[in-house]
Amino acid sequence: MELPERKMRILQAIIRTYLATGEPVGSRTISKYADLNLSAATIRNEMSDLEELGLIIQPHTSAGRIPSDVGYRLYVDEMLREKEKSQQEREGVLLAREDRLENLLKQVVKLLATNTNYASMISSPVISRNKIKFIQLSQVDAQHVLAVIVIEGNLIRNTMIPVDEEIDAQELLKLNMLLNGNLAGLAIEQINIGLIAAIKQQAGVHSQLVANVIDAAAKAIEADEHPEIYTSGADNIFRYPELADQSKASRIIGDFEEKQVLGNIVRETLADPDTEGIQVYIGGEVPARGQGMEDCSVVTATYELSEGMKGTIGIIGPKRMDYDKVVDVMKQIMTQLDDYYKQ
Amino acid sequence: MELPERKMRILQAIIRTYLATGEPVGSRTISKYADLNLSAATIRNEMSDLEELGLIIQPHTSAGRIPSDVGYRLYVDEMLREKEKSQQEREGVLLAREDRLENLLKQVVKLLATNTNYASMISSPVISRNKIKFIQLSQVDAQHVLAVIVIEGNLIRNTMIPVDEEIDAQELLKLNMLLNGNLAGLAIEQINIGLIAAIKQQAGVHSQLVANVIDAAAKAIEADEHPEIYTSGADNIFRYPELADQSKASRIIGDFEEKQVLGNIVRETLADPDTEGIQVYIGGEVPARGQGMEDCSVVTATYELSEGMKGTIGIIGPKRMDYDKVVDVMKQIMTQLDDYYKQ
DNA sequence: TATTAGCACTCGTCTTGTTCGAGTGCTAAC
DNA sequence: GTTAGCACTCGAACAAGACGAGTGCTAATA
Repeated sequence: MELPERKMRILQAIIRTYLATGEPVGSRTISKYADLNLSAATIRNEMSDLEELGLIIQPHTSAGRIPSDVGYRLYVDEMLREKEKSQQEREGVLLAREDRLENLLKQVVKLLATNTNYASMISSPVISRNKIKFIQLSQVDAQHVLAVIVIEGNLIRNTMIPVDEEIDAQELLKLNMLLNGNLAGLAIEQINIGLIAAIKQQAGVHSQLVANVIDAAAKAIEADEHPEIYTSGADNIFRYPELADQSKASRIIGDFEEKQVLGNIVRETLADPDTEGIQVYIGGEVPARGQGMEDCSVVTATYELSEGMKGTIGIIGPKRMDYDKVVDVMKQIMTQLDDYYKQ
Repeated sequence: MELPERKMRILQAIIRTYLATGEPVGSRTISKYADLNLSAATIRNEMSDLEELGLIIQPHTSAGRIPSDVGYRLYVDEMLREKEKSQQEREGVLLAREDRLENLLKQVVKLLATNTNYASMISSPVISRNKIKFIQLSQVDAQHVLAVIVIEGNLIRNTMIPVDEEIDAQELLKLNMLLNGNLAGLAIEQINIGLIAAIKQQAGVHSQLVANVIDAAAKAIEADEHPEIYTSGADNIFRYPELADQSKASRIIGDFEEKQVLGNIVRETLADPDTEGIQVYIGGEVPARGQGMEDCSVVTATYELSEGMKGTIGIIGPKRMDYDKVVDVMKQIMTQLDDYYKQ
């Protein structure tokens, strides 16, 4: 949609004012905007047009206007286009080193929340390239064999497998060699029934154990399809009266804790192939069926911690969120995450 | 505090009614209680006494009475004493088998929340007896050795240790034997500097690697001092008008997500040595400095998943929570968790 | 002496009516 | 095309009054 210059500027003025105050804005308020120099009456006429175009809404007859979802959309797209051009890098948040991934993610999500004053989330990175790198069986005690599976990217999964009787050390060594020889370097899709049957046959008496290990490996890799999601600053929604009333807040908090909905958003963000940068979902656009998100906007971004380890960060706030600032903060965090292991 | 029979029954009637309605209860309401058979006027006199004793409070002159924290305390203690006697086991919730501890905990906390309609939490079990059971080093690739440490209770920790050059398979076998021979069966406190020095000496060129492994083992065990906390049903607080207003809800949600406060409660519960059963904190008694918990009651219980693996489950709700039901549900869950690995 | 009926009084809640003002659309003048 | 002026709309805020649940006190009753 292309909008005449002046209408666009009036729309921007309306939205900016509304972002700041959260109250419907009237024609007189806009007419005071220095760089427009138009009377309230003129503004009124333009506003009337903008309403007809579906960009702004009048909550009731004698109130000012508020932006519609479509209006926000136009505004946000324009802003992103501007940002693309300017490309200024602001120094701001700084990540401290963490030796555990979990703690890094928790740190990031907290930073997001405190810097933006919106509810924030981060998903643990999902491994898109999931080859098995290494398998190791060890006899832990008489009843248990420990299977350690290392996936490409040095992700480690363990499973305890119950066994009937202790396995001879020499046997175990053979099994380890068998498994590594046949499976190392393979992606999970490449492990077909024929291969499994062949390995089982070679394993002889221990075929059941081997089956269990392969099963565990498959499950381990699959588990990463459901990334962990960390959240922070859910209580920030109470800063915004339009979300703070009981029923809305309740649903948002519920969604936020349940993580089902957040999972959908993460999946959506990662699934979109051309998502290099930042994605903005406004109101009804949020990929969450029904529920409490239709009064929110969600801004997401994809980070790549290291080769093939992609995750999502997200901000959830009112539709009148400070998109400008949010996008800035997210870009900063993204850049830092992308460089995290390269330093 | 000992209370005359009749006063106690009136107090109980007041509290029960208030638990159900959440509104101040008047003398006439109580006089209709069949098993008391007293007129409103008599009740009024008794209520006046109860107020003087600090057990109930009048929010304003022409309102009914609501229980004070002390009143609740008396009521809860009495209820727990009753329960002790009757000891009836009700069948109810049933835990499904889960192969991953994390999923089990998530299942439990969700069950708690849906069965009680209060916000719930569960802490992962803390290992009190933390002996090393088994250590395994494996060469994963040229730059990395994987150390797997199994702690008593079959808890598994992994650490990737960077190395300068590949280690010969025979060498690695020797190191494994060295580590297991010296460390298996020891608790972390038993591993002193002398022992470490001795092992390092035997490790020869690989002394640095060995030092790293021991370090990782220590860290792994230590990490369990900060148990993971899972929550569910935070949105349930909106069911109770006395907690649902903006400022209170905001603080409670904040505390709930931050997990700092919940961690304190968990620590408090586990620290109390004579806590065999269930603990109830009412209002100001909640072990959380300041914050939003002073309008809540917290009921906690300690479970023991298997020998020495103790964790805490907790319910957070309004002071007028259905203590009776909550205690029942918690007892059921506790029993099932205690038996979980015995079946 | 313990209990109860009766009554005046209190005080928060709900309802209703009124005012106020921000904002609009329309018309006519510039 | 822009602007000033004006009548109109409608929610928010406020005040007054009715209502009623609940109390404390007193006097009568068992």
